[in-house]
Amino acid sequence: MPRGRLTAADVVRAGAELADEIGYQDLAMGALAQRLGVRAPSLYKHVDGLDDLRRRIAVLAMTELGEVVRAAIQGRAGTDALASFARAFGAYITAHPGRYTATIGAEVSGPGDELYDASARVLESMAAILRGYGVEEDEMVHALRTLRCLFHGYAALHTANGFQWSGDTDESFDWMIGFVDRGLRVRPPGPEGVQDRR
Amino acid sequence: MPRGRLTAADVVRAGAELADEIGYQDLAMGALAQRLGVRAPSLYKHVDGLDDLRRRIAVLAMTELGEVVRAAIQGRAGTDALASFARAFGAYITAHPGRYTATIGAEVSGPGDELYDASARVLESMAAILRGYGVEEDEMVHALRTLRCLFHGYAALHTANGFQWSGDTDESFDWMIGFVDRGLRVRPPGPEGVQDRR
DNA sequence: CCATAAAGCTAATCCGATTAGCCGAGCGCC
DNA sequence: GGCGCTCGGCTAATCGGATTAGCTTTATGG
Repeated sequence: MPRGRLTAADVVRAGAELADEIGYQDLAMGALAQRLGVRAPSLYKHVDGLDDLRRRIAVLAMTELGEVVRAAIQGRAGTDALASFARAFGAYITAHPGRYTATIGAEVSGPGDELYDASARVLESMAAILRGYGVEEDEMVHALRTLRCLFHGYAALHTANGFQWSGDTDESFDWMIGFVDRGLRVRPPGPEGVQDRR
Repeated sequence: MPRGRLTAADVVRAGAELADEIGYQDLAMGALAQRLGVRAPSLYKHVDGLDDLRRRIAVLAMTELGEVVRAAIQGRAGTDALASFARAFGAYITAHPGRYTATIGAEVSGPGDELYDASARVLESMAAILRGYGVEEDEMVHALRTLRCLFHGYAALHTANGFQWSGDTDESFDWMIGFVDRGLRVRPPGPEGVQDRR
């Protein structure tokens, strides 16, 4: 029954593109409206203000990221899956720094929340990788969080240019992945007492 | 030659406290002025606007963090140093979420930049730890960045409440540290070819 | 004591987000 | 084949916070 031109999805997509181009910090209703050939107030017919727009961009980003990494690990396992995941992840944040930045500060409530669910899908891919390494269920949560910290930290530092990771960044990224790979492949044998208290 | 009451340091300190209390997002000139018993425009005599204030808070945070972790690893080495560092780091970001958030988005240029230098001091502590593990110089950069990603990611997710890490967060944190510790203690023997290309 | 520069203040400006309320266009239905 | 309804856009206005301009006060140091 609608009629017109823009849809909420259009606005969010354009917002994401704009954020990627000019930087998340400078994302503004006015600029977005202009890009869409519309006046700022009109956007409020589609999104519920700037905060809502930001959150929707975060959801979009996390959703896209989830799809990308899911595809990347398809049919792979172990080292192969991890490397492929990492490559896909790195490529995404490099191609879409604005989008990813949107996810960094976003508040996440709990199940049912779109952003939570989208994040959960990404985590599910990570979990699949870890299962492939034979990580026990009781360690899964911890290993998952460790991976998350690593990738999120990388993304955050990378998108914020957080330490002229220019040039040899990729090399460090690969080293990092190699480090995790080794760590995960060493332990499966069994929970032998490698000291671990506090 | 000066005269009065406030100093730039006072303003920054109060801003940091305010950010810790009400959240970095809500840090505003007006609110800060009020807390200092002064009108908003007066703050401009001490800091060069909101962006400058934010950056100074980031510098303060990174500086404090540097001191805290340096103290934590004093006289320790290996696993002990890593654990102590981690504990100090975790305690700092928990006690000062606003401050740390300020560092997350801040732009870092290069040597000479206060924030860069403060970050470098934190990294130096990390490097000291890694040296204690016998990490080779040619891997140092990569190992350093890996640690940085891990801790930064942890901090970012933690301060943003990025996945109800309520309760058992500490346990995961310890697991993460244990994982790194194992990884670092395994390799020193020599760069045997554990696959590492691309 | 007086000249001065720093530190505050008030009033004013700017800008971007947001709200209020009006308007034209397609569409379902009679 | 026209009528009213709803949607999407628009203009004008409001709001709020940051920032600027320019005045005032005060302590200090000569």
